[in-house]
Amino acid sequence: MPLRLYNTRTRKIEAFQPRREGQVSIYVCGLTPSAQAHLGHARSFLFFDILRRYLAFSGYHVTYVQNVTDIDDRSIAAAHRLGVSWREIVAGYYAEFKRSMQRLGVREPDKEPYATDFIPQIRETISALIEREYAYVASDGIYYRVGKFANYGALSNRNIAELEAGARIEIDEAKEEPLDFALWKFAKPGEPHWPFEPYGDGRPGWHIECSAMSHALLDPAGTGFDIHGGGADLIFPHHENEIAQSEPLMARPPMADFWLHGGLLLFDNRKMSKSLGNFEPLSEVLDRYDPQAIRLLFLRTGYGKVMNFTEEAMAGAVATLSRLRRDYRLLHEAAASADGTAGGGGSLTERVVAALDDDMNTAAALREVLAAASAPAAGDARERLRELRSVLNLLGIEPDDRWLASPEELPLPADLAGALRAEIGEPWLDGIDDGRTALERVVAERLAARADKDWSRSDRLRDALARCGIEIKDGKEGSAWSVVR
RNA sequence: GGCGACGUAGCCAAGUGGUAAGGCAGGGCUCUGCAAAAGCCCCACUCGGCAGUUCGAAUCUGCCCGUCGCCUCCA
Repeated sequence: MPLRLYNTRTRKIEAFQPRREGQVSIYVCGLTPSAQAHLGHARSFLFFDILRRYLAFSGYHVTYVQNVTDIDDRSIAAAHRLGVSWREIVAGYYAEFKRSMQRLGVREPDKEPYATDFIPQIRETISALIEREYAYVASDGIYYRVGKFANYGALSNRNIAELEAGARIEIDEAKEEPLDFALWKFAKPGEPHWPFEPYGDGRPGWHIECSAMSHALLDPAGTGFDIHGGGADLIFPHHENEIAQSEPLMARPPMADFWLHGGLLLFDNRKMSKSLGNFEPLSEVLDRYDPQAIRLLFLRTGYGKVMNFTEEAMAGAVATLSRLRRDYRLLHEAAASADGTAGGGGSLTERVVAALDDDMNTAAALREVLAAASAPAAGDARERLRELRSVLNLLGIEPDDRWLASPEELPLPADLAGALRAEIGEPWLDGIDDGRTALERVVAERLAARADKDWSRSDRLRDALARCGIEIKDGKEGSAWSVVR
């Protein structure tokens, strides 16, 4: 059963077939780092990360390009506002984004082209469009002549008349038609600019960089590439415009066979976006929640569906993750003591593959993984572990040291001794700076209190420990403590 | 106004013709000084509403209602 994907271009689920045997070329619209990335970005890139992993797992050699639109009105405006250069703005936000992606386990793109590194190719593309009358020079820039491209609207399923009826487009006198969009904006005083003879210095408009860079990096022959992706909010106008810019210059359209779009993430039932400002920066969400839990959260919903983020749902994902870790650790322990009878295995992988073949149904795949991880010991533990690890890897979940550590072996919270001193404030903690020593001292104090049946003191100490990130479990033989993950 | 998606328990969500997965929250029990953790059990006679197709529908069709998105910068 081959991989089947929903193709925005045809509005159908189709069997995926790459153009070149064994190779897949993907272009995904990346970030415009003119503001902090938010959780919605994470959802989108997390999906393409899993798609990539799955294609590679299926034996394809994948070339994954994800651009950086490093020049746009917003970063210029932000630079003016903050009195720094636009390059600093972009570099800062992009570095933060990259760190977040790394924390989420999203693999680096094979190529990460910056728009401003492709100014020559952008100029070339614009010149070619002007030559063929798909573009014209106006007083404040160079525009794309939408009316000239017969297929305009095909991707997003709309027609020019409807779009004009929308009438939310500002009338710009410089343009021939309201739908025409800028390919090149002539520089105003104080704005960054690049030369473009004979038309005038300026900067690229949004959209053109993707046409120029996908052509340069994935499709020099002008015959198209395999997959073009991005968030659903890019379908119109961004991807529609990319097609309009690229296809008239191609030897053989379409620009890309498959157009894949990730569903938007809502927050408080509203779109999470820069302009609404109802988002928390991704980096802060990652501070609050385990990145692997966030990955699980997104895995549970179909990639193309609108999804609403809630703290409650997030708590559910956190619980799922800790159960998965425990199951994994138990399986790991069983595998270590197994005497190594050969096991068949393979069926979990088959079920996961079947799920992903069905338009990347990660929810079904995850369901299989969780069921297999928690299944009562059946078959060879080592084989099961090996398979579980492989399938987790496919979903981008990499068991690390913390997965194997029992809760007592996890690293202690930073400055635990100080925190405990502040919480408890009793003299016997004075001078103890080592977290572990302090912790053991508190546990011993509490045990003494319990022996005296001084329950209120015992509970007070337990609460203090809890506030410092240490959980106490009283058992038959003493009290065990564990670090709250 | 146009185009599109979605509407399944308090929350998230799977299921797309054969009689409602799972998780979280909640409740009960075991354990405990009390907890926590863990384990067991319970928790949608029903899938926004109304018609229709069918032996049979959450799943197909039509209409209606609602929410959200795109149509302007956006993953």
